[in-house]
Amino acid sequence: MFALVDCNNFYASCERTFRPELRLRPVVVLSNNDGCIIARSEEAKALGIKMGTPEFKCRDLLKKHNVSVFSSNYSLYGDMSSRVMRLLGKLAPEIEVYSIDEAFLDMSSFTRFDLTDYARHMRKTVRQHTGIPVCVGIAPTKTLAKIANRIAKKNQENQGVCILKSHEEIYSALERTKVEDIWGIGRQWSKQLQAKRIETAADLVVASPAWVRKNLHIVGARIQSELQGTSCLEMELVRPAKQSICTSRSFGRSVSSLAELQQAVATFAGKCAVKLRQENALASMLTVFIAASPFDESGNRYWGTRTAALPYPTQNSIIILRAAETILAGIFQDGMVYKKAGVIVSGLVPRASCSTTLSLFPEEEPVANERDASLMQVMDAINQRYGRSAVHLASENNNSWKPNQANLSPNRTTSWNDIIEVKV
DNA sequence: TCTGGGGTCCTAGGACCC
DNA sequence: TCTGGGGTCCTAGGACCC
Repeated sequence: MFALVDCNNFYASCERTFRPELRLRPVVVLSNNDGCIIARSEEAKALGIKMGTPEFKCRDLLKKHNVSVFSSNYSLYGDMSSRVMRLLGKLAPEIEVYSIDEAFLDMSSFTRFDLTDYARHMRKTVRQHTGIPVCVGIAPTKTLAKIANRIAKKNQENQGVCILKSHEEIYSALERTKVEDIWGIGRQWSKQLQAKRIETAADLVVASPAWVRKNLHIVGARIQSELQGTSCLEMELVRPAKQSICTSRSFGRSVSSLAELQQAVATFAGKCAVKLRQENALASMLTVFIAASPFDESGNRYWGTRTAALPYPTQNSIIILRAAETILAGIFQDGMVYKKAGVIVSGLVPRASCSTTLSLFPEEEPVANERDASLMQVMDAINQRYGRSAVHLASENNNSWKPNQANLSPNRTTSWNDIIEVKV
């Protein structure tokens, strides 16, 4: 048996934890740049505010109902997440942290327990220690556990818990689940399935396996098996090494000059290098992209992207920033209005392996590389202690292109300065 | 005026090898 | 004009997840 524990309205719940007066009040959290609504409390959902709606389109509604609006605060959510996960890790022998707000637990050894009681105990524990409400779904496969969790969330009478064990329980859950609500079935596949009159999970279970294999490929075939009760997806106990790392942002305002884009791209490249070092990986390729607004009606849309090989696999900020600047110069077009840029490092190899391919042109590998590595270490250590970008390369700059964050909450769990309230 | 960010996996097709 | 069988690697594009 697998349990899926999922935090309710996670970002909104994080914000509410430190603002208890907002309990039972409508709360929404916006995406980066204060663009779209990406989390809603139950009360906000009840007002008809849809997931992903641009904030400017429902501003009146938000105001009318006095909804509390927050900019997203990923330091806070990341820290709250690790607290929840640490607790869950103690409540079951094995845990797979699946996303920032959900985890699978291995429940196979709980044969002597009343699963409903135990699930309630987990909910209570997490709530008590972190303030975050969660729901628990338990079933014989991960896909069914997802369905169980969904039922636990949707129906008040379940009190946040749903166990699917018997054939009857499972079948009735499948009948109540539309194909588009199955984990792994997105919009395109839903359309395809509905065209074949496969409308519920129960329909998919009895659909022709050959048809499923042909049209939904191996991934769809696995989903079908999982719904039938045959587990195909194992617990992943260690997070697999990353294959790519991306840092991208929409700009707070339009940017046209190369100089400003350079600052933004250098900053994103610097963040990628920091993430690389945290991941203990070296990058062998670098991609830079710059984009106009996709909503630009003037026909002036532009999407420039280019990937280049780095001289040798590296996690050195200096080399990565330099390479990013060169790529940017190659895709920059004068006279465009840019709204977004990003940097991706890929072709990652573990730093420890040391079997990195040497450059064909060894003069590109100066002795300075070793020295730079210690420099990076020192920079990371200083920033760890004195706050992000306490020291940074001169080309990194955080000004003109910065995203909007009008309603950012304090970092009450990760920053001393934000805990101490100074009254003037 | 204003529309997120960060990932993975799979397949098909092309290029190459012996 | 006809032209085998068995592979690998890479990339682009499309699907999905949170």
